[in-house]
Amino acid sequence: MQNSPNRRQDSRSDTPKLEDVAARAGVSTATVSRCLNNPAVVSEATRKKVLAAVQALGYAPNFGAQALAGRRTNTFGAILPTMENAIFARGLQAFQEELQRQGITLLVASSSYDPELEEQQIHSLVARGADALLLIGHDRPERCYSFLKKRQVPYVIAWVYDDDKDRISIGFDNRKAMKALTEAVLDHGHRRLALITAERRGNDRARQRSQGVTDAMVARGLDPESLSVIETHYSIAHGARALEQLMQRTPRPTAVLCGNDVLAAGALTQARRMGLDVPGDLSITGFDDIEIAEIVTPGLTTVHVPHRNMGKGAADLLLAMRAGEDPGPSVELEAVLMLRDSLGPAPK
Amino acid sequence: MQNSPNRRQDSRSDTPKLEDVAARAGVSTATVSRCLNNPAVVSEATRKKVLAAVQALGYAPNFGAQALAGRRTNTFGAILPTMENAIFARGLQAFQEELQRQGITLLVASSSYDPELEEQQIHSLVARGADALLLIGHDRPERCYSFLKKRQVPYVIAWVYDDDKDRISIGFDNRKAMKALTEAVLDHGHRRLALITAERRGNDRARQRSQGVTDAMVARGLDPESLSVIETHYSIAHGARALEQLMQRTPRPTAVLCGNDVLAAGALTQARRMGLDVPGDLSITGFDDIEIAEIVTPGLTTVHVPHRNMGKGAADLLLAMRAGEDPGPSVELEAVLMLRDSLGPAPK
DNA sequence: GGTTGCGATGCAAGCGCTTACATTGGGGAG
DNA sequence: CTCCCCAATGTAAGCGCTTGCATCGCAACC
Repeated sequence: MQNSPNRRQDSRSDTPKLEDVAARAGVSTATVSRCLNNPAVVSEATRKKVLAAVQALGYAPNFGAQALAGRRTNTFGAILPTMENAIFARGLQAFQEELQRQGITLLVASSSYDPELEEQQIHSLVARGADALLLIGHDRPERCYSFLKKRQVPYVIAWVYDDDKDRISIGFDNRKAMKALTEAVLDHGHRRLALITAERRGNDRARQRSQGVTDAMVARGLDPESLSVIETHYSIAHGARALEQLMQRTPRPTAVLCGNDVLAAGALTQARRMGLDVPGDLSITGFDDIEIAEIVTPGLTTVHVPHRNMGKGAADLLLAMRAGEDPGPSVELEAVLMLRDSLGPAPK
Repeated sequence: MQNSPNRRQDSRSDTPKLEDVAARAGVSTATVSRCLNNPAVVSEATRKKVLAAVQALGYAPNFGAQALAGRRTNTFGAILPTMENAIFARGLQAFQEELQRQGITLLVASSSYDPELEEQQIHSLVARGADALLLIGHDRPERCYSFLKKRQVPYVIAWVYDDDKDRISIGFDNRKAMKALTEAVLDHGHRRLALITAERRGNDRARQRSQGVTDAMVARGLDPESLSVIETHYSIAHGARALEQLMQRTPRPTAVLCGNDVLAAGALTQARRMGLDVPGDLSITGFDDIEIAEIVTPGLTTVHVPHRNMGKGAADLLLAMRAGEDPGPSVELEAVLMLRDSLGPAPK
């Protein structure tokens, strides 16, 4: 119906280009480009002229052109299982801050704990030119790794630590940490334990935490078969429902270990709703030590995870890899026990 | 030390290009391009050949090249004040889902409620080629709007509704909603009210909600000066601290209105900590109706905000604008009162 | 049988940048 | 005073895709 169709259209858009800057500064486009990307090789005087012109024109490089010509986007990608709760928020924030410091933009995608979706996101981020990728955990089809290798996109696996894999990872030992927490629970005299875990399929962190629990039980001579387990989604509501179910089983557990703080918060709420005293009647523990763990009543005994260090460390590794440097071996960080009031002695 | 330097390097990278697909399918690159972007104009037979070649080669278009040649990135941007809590999460999710359906990728940035940072993010997203932008609230320097206009980047303002602005917005009337909530509180017999609000500078939603409270008071013949106000950051911890301070003032309020659910959750926790009975001794209300509002004990009386409809609606508006169509006028959605147990009759 | 019209395709010109390579001009060494 | 070297700059060839325009057949029509 109208004259011309869509798009930022008509004549030359108002956006200045490198050429305009060059003309105004009386130099070639090459010099302007260098001045912006590698100032060291340009003389002081020229640099000043150019920067003035950039200012005056309000020039900003065209992303597409830059990506095309430079074969690099200065964009890193991160694929998280979820953004619905704060589990990955702090780590991601630190990752982001470090990248920003290096002039790199972060592209975030969330896979909703769905392996297929995650694979799709990997492709999508690579297609959008991500120079490097942050991935959570090892569990994904081998073809994802070969794809990244073929495309020569560096990546790092975070939130876990494994030196036995040939992929480089940065994180902590989920199994060991959960074992330590479980031992603390056992030290309080608890013998009837329960575990509320996230779905373990496709989630190596959940699996390892779960194994940590049985490790501790075995180490103390308890039958791991006696562990009452519920596998559910990560959410407050699911945590609550899980606790409700657990408390209907016989024998009733005296301590409920949760795969993360969100589940624990739900369990705690539900316990209160059921008139149970925590930790008098029942002890509850979490994992992650996110903000909510301090806020709830009683304070949640949990495992403090090195969120920020993982984020920053992952950024550093990826930057090194992109630069073609040797990133060194995988990095193990400490996860430390946070003892708060939700864990108490086993009831008589 | 090594041979060649960095980058996805050496010889031709393994990534197939349009040309390769064209060669394999025995057609020109133009045809392949059309086949991918505008299948309708290509014959059935050719399309099949081309798609087969695409499959076989695992071809994916190069983002930079596409952006450069097409002058469009199929990327929309969203700048939120925060991602630390769930306030915007549901709306963003809906926005994202709708865009994905249209083959558009979402770029998210968070401004931490900092106007300067927000301005920077606007520039950054535009520089990265965002075809359109989702912004929260009206409060920002005029130059942001003129910049977007000059660059011809369509945008929509969400989480608020104003038909008096010439910018198009989609949301609800914050002032009216808060007025209604306050009236409900007054209906319960409360006369000594307090308000915990987010910083109102640069945050029109907070300002309007605050005005809604005084509107209601004035309408009922109360002196708005009697409203006890604390302005603080959005966080559970700050909400708790604010309540603590409020309860030290004289006269003590019998009802505390919070600018959002996060503050309210903090206030609720603190009240419990101080041994106050909610709603027996004190009523507390929130705003937003995020998940936490249902979970806390007692359930939080709050205002349910049309998160998902705002997100989806914003996506539709932006898509229309990008296509050069008339998006129509601003959209007003309903925000409805959610009465739960945290609001009770005023103590005698 | 010669036109005409139109759907399907090919041709080739960019899109705005980066960078290998060529060029230039001084300063220092001989 | 030359010559050489190197720092500073310019030249121009793409990067991989989209799209306006030209071309080509072929069916329908006179």
